[in-house]
Amino acid sequence: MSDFDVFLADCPARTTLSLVGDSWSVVVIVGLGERPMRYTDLRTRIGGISKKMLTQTLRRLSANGLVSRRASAEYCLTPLGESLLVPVRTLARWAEEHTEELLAAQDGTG
Amino acid sequence: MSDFDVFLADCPARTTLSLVGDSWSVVVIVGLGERPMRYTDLRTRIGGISKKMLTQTLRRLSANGLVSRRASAEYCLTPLGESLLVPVRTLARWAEEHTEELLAAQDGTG
DNA sequence: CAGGATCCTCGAAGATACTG
DNA sequence: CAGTATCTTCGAGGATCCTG
Repeated sequence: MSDFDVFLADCPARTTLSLVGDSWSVVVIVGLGERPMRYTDLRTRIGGISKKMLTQTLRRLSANGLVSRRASAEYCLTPLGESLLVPVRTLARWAEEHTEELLAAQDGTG
Repeated sequence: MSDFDVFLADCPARTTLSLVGDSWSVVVIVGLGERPMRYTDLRTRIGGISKKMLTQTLRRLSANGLVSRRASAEYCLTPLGESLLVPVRTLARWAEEHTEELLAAQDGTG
């Protein structure tokens, strides 16, 4: 038994992860990790996200205490949200560093 | 400009992330991170994944050089896959540590 | 045992139009 | 500007049956 049973079968962590697993959640969190932003700024900054999806994602993140809304519809990360930024950035860095390897694997052994 | 533009708009990293963003990919990687496993073992270990999804996920991960298949359908992580294990475990740990906070936020401010 | 093929459902997500 | 509401499409993914 490893200590990563946390991920397998029916466990709260897997449920929790489904929150972040959402692609849009990740970009929103990274976006707001850069700086607090207003709705439209965020939407422009992210690019390719519909109003519906942005609203929806922000609501879900708010409902889970990761994002909070300030005056004039400016959104920012909560302390909890900022703590999430750490692992998410780790993942981002990995993606950045290994994109070429993935591409190489794709046309090679893929 | 932060260095996390990597995540925003149309960038390779976001594409790369979509590979891992998949919920099943994460659990498969964590599962194989524990130890190499055969198809059925892995399926039992994960729990709640259909044969279709497991096959599909394993193929995609293989096609991207994250997983390799050995004799008798035993699957294991490649070095690239193992490198991904690092950020994924960071995320797993976060999920583990903050599940209660998320739940608290849900029935409180949610 | 380890899949492949097929059918079907259900929800994610875009498009569009409207509102305070 | 910052959403809300509705309609619709599209594909992820489960169920089931078949195969080497």
